[in-house]
Amino acid sequence: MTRARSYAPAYDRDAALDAAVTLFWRKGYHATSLKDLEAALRMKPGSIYAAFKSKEALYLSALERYFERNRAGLGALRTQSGSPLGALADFLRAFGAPQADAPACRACMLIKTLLDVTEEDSAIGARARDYLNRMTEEITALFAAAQAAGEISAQADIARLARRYQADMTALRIEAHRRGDPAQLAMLADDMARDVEALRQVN
Amino acid sequence: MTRARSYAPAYDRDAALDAAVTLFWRKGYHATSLKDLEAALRMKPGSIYAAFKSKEALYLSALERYFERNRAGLGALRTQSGSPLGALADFLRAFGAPQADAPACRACMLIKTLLDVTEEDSAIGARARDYLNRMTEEITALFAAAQAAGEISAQADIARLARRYQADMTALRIEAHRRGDPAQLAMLADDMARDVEALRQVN
DNA sequence: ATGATATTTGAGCGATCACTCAATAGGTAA
DNA sequence: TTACCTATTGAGTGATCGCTCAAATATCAT
Repeated sequence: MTRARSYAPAYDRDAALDAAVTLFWRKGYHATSLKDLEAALRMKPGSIYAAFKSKEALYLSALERYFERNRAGLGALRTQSGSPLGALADFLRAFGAPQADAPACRACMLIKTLLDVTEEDSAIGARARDYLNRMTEEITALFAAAQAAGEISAQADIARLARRYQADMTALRIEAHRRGDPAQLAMLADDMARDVEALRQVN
Repeated sequence: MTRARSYAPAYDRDAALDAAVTLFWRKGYHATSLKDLEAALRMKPGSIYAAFKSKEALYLSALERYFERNRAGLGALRTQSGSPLGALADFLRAFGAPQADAPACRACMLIKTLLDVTEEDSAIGARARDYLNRMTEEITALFAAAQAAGEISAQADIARLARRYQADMTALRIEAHRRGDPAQLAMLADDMARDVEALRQVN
């Protein structure tokens, strides 16, 4: 009789993957070396390959974790707020506020991946595109909720609004990465948020 | 008596730099190897280093060329059109239209650089930020022209409008890089262009 | 304890990295 | 032509790349 997993790995796969997300997010795929990963995950090369198979596979796992985390964050907007439209606007403003985290991690990792990847890393590029599409769907669902709540017109093209919203978010996070005047960043976020709120129809 | 440049280099420095722009734009700094550059510039490593000093210096030269080209393109909008505001709107729509060039070269190279670069390549990152700031100024000048022409309110905050415009352009070009439905891209560009045109004040 | 099995280690693999320099080729001036 | 100067070459530098695997170590059942 065979038995599954009687010997648990010593490393903390979850923590290691989190460390990989942080490192890859900050440095990007090509600029991150195995040496960097060994230090960040505190694992020797053999262990890394036993646990994650390859650098590319590890990146894909990290990207998946990043995506799931972001999707959950966006999904939370739908439940925690009575006003989906207000939640969308607030979400934008949050990215315009100064944050403590590393500045290199302000831009969306999916976008960074999309721009960093070449034809040779087509698997990574395809996955990033897929995740971005799923983010678009998530945002569309939020606009649909706003529509169902009567906040925006029943005739509104929610998919179109979602694409515009996602574009705004993309640009805003890149601006945050650019690190100019924080006040100007907040103003930009506010401009975008106001555009969202302007969709609210009078009852 | 000394004499400058009696022996002209055989290679075409201008053409080589153009090739470097194309290659770096497409693949990014870290993913581009000297081997790639040798093939693209059709120069041996020794010649590359004699002409451009180092890979980093070559990248900076390529980035400068890219920036000057884009700045000139934006500057041309100011002269060739009677309506600066209309030119800005059309410029957005142009990036939403399907183009023949390589899809990896749709996103702005300055933005790709900003996101690709790490702390170790701080010189490149600083230069990219500088060029982006100068692009902001260029766009601000266009809104100032629109204001001078009476197209937009004299009370409008042109710097703020410029930052929003630049954010839209950034996101639009990344969307073009993402390569979804061309029709949806055109719609996004149109949404952004309409926002610009909506600034037009009635006389 | 002991043996069996799973996990971790890290030296080291071939390949490729950015880069150098002595040698060669090619043009100019006398 | 000859002497001189510069541009070009490309094999080769040490370092680092992603990655492997035999050996050492840790954890189980008995």
